[in-house]
Amino acid sequence: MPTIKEIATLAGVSRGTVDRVLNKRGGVHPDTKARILEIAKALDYRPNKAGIVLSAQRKNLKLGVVMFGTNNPFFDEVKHGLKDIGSELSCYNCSIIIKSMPDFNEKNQIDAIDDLVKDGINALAIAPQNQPGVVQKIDELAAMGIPTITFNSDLPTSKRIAYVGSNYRKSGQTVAGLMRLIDHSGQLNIGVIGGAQSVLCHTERIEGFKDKIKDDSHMNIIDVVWNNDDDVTCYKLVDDMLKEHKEINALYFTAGAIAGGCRAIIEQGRDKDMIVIAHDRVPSTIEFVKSGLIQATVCQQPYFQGVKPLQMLFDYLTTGEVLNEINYTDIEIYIKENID
Amino acid sequence: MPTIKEIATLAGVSRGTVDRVLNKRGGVHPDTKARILEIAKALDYRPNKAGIVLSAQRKNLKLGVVMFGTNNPFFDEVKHGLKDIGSELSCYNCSIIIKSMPDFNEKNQIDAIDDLVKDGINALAIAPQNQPGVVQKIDELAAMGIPTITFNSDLPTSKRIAYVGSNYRKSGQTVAGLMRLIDHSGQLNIGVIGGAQSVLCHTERIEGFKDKIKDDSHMNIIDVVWNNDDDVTCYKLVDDMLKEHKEINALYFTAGAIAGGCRAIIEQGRDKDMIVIAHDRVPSTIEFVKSGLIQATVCQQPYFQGVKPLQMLFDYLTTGEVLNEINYTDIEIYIKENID
DNA sequence: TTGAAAGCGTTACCAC
DNA sequence: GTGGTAACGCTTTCAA
Repeated sequence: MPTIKEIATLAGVSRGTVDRVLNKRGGVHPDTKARILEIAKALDYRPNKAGIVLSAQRKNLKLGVVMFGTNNPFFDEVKHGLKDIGSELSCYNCSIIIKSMPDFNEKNQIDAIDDLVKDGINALAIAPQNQPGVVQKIDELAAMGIPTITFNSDLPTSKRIAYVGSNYRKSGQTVAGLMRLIDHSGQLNIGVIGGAQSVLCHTERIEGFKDKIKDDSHMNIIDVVWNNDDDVTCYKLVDDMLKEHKEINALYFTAGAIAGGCRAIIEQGRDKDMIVIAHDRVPSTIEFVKSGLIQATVCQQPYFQGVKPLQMLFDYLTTGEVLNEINYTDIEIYIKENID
Repeated sequence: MPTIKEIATLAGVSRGTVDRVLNKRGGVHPDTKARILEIAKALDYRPNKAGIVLSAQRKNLKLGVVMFGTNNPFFDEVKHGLKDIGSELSCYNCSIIIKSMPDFNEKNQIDAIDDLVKDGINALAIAPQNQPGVVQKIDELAAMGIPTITFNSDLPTSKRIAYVGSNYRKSGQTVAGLMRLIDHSGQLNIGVIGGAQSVLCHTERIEGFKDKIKDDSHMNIIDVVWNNDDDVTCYKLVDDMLKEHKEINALYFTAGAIAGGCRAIIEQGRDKDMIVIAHDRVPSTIEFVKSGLIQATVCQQPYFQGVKPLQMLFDYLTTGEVLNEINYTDIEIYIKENID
């Protein structure tokens, strides 16, 4: 493996000069620069990550994390990932500051970002609200030289450098495909229980789902309701829905707080002849998949969503590595047999 | 983050002494040792990986890889992982030597291992034959101080330090669960097409499958045949099977070379009313999942199987990290909608 | 039993 | 524009 030292020797210059060229710091004579680049290419030079990281420790990097969902079990697994990567990065003198808030609220997120900037973060990972104020704030950070990666939910119009998370549309399509596979009635009348209409990922899943069934005369959506991630609301909605539409034989829970809905299904004695599909692997979905009430749950690698953004930011700040803009998580299907 | 230097200062000794204690090299006065350990614990000392790796480069590590399946598409993805981790490790002055052979053959594997030892490898990753000679060879290496990790298929009785691969039994159970979900006939008469009876993973999958359906009167295995991973054989077997057992309405392909079998299904006009489940995401399974002939394929993270063993061996040799003995891959379910 | 010093590859700073 | 040097944390070797 070629090193900077080697290149320097071959080019007849010092390591400092090679470093200036390779890291585009300028202030090098064009001829020298050309010579160095040529040699680097000929040797297929790739920087040594251990050396870079060791040297980067003196920068005392700080990474900020902003997420909603303090009381959302899905984020427990994300936090697990955050914890692990945080402990790894702490060995490199890089610390992580997490701001986590309970609800979907634009102002809280912006305040949290401002706090992090005051703390002196060098980069930001955020599970963002889909709100113009947040987009604007991310762009401000970009102007200040602070890169941002969105995770869990994307803001494609912002100046974020990358996204890590689910392809929600495809995820909804997968649910449609699963329902069709599982169906043995020949005619699926589907009730959809969303989370919040303002949350992009919930609506995107439903769009993907609709997209898939629109040419299939055997699958129809009878009703779409929104539980706002609240268990009591969910119970009431499903209870009403099943009473009003006796023909419903399949339910698609696109978001959290499903336990209430499942209770309604059981109370109406429909737990044996209803196809139910949900998302994510959280205590409630695990329980009902195991009991057989839910046949499958479609997941999005939450642990990975915690780890990857920070890993990418650290690499970006240290090695300057160019990274993929879109990093979709795998669409995982869990049934009773492989859920744990 | 505390460093060795810091501990040395606090203990009033040199860094070398601290290193000797921390890495159990011996030759340190018990009192000094106790003092150092105490301080390390109090500071929650964790070694800096970048420093370790940088220093380890002078060892010029060599990792050996032995695998069968040169002409098996499943291993293409494994090789992809090997290539990526190889390129990463090459930056750390660590090289990888791969010996890959076409067939299931004990002697070839042993010869390959011997070659690698002559090449001076420091550790071995092997997708092993389930043969006593291989076990013995692994134990020999262990005695020589060369650690081995098995992947794809395990040899639990050997002195290998870890295994990375599928839990085949659970994988077969998952297939049974999927079949039951997908079934809409109420009575599944199942034909099983295995690979080779001598290959543990194929038989294990079938065991798991049987295990799951044994209490289910709606699922019966009608026939089990072995295609020896050969396409022509597979065609013949399935063709015969479907002609002889008209009642068969589900097929479970537990191994490779399924294209011939699928052709037989189509030729007999059974591609619309047959439940078919296979393993792995290779060109043939992708094609038939997309066409709808195969409803689902159950996978085992082949890329990860290429990356993880070498990553673990490198970490083991450099940081001396204790590693998990059993590392099961995720059991991934792919259907038409999430297969690409 | 212990200390001192060199070396791994990179970056940053100061001097010229 | 360029060179020299110190620093990051760890391991290893040699000397005492």
